[in-house]
Amino acid sequence: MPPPPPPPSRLFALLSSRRPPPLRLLLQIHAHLLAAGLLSSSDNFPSRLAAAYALSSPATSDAAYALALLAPLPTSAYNAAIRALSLSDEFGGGGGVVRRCLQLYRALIRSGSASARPDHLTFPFLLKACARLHGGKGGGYGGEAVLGHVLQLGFDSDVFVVNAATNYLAVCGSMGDARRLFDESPVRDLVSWNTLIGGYVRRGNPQEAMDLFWRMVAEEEDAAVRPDEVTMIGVVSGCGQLRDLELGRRLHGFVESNGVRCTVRMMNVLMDMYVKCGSLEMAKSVFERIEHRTVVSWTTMIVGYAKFGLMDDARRMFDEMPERDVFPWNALMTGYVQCKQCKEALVLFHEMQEANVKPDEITMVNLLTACSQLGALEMGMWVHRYIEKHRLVLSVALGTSLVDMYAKCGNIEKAIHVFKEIPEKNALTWTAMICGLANHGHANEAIEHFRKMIELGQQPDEITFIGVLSACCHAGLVEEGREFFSLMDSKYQLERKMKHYSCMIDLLGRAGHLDEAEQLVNTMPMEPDAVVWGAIFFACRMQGNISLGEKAAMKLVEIDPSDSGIYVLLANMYAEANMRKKADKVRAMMRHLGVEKVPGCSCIELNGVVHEFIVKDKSHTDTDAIYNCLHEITLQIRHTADLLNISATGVV
DNA sequence: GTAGGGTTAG
Repeated sequence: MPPPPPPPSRLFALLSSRRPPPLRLLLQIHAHLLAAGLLSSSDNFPSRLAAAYALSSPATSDAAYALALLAPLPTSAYNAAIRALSLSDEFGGGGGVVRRCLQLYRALIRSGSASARPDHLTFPFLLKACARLHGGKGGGYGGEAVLGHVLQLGFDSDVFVVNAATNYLAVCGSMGDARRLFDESPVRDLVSWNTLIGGYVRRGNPQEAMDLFWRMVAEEEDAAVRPDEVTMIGVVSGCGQLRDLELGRRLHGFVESNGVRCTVRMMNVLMDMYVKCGSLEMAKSVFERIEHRTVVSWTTMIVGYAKFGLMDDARRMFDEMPERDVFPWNALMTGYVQCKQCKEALVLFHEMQEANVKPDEITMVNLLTACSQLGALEMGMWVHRYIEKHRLVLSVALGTSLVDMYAKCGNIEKAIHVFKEIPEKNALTWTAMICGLANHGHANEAIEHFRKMIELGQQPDEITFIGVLSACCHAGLVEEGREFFSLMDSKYQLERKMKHYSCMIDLLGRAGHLDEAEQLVNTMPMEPDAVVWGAIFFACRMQGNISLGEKAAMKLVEIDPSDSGIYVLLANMYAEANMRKKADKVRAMMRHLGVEKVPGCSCIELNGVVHEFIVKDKSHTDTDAIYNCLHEITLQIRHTADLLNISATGVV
């Protein structure tokens, strides 16, 4: 005797569990339901079964086959299956889930029976699935055809369908299309407004979101739409992007005087807005008024303190919070890196590993930035191996960080190698490569990369131009330098910053075009900084232009009176020009003013340990060996300089 | 049944 079939309640429970049963078990359940006559469209079973089938197998063909066994299915079953898929957390894995949704949808259309055609519930689920995929990675597809069907089947007057379509367009298509749908739609409700406002904020157009919000407030009476907390979360977030504290206070006031629900999310976004607008005090006071703080609340405060350089407070927040996911770890680490406390960032990473928190892409990017700043090549290579071992996707951000790390840590070959392996490079990736090449003296390669980048249609920005200009500077390519400097303004409408001017002035000065350099100093739109005057001074000293050199030196003293270096250099310039008296006078002035040289500091990494050195440092255990080596290098440089007949002063 | 927040490279 075969065992008796399980009771329907047991079957229902099996089908309703969050994790669907495996396909083999599903087929058995299916057979039991058929035998018990429980699959007519008036039962709940077809929907449950369809949803379970849709979720059961990652192999699309299996699920499709199993679903075909169920036909004819009522629309509600298809809807349930699409809904289950659109909510499933398998979305990280790519397009499989959406493909299955679209397959179900096609099966529904093809079934051709009167009881099974897409209805007002089908499209919201389906469009949500399409939009969610695009929000992840891999590009949205299929949504456009679905939108066509919406119009064909006359669902463009169903407010739920229209809202879902608006959201789909806002996420996957153009905001213009989403706006047109909104403007031309005969039906509109609070969700319609919120969808469009949220869309503008997400796509980085907060001004448009604000305009829409004020229109909404003005139309409130006849349109019967009152801004709710979803509206306000959108506009307050947009206000954070605008960095407009005054507006932020107004919106906060609006929230409090219009009975908008102060949920934790509302409070969190208010805090975030205040942090972005520069009022840590206001953020703190909002934080203190939150009753049930979430990880986001704490993390936002960490970000806030870190932004103001208050790393001790950030750390205190971090230590005080009751539970942590990867976000607060990343936020604190980002803070350390941005405040140049890179050693602390590395220490934090070790703590993170001890706490068994799985690092993600952001963690790796932070680690690599820390390594770049410390010149910690070995640690950087360890991170690279970690990425490969754990098969983290070599995203643009991660790849760019690797290129930057290798370039800044001195291994330009490896930087080039990684650069070639990044499948999708963006402007930042190209910029990192160009700057790396320039800093390693590969001027022509840097310029070639720049031209290639333009050819591929990538937009260079200010940093890219710092790269090419410094390449020209290193190689003395005056003509190219002039070309890029003018291109920046004429073709790319990029604002030329101090760094660009100092690069250009240095280039002109070194190449002997001191007049042109001086003219550029006189016409630059900002007050020249120490680097500019330093470049002028250097050129003057090289070419024996004492009067301009004196002027540059005076400016340098003015900018930083405590910097003793310039007095020394000025004295040297006089000495080289055989102006003994003036040289002595400067030295006397130095003694009189009591200016002392501030010790410079540099660090180097060896076997994963970072060593710091200051001038004349004798504290290291291997100090004798280090100084012997330094002496050797100095001799070699002098020797090479003699052979090439150039001056080695200032090199050592 | 539709909409909403925080960490992110040069």
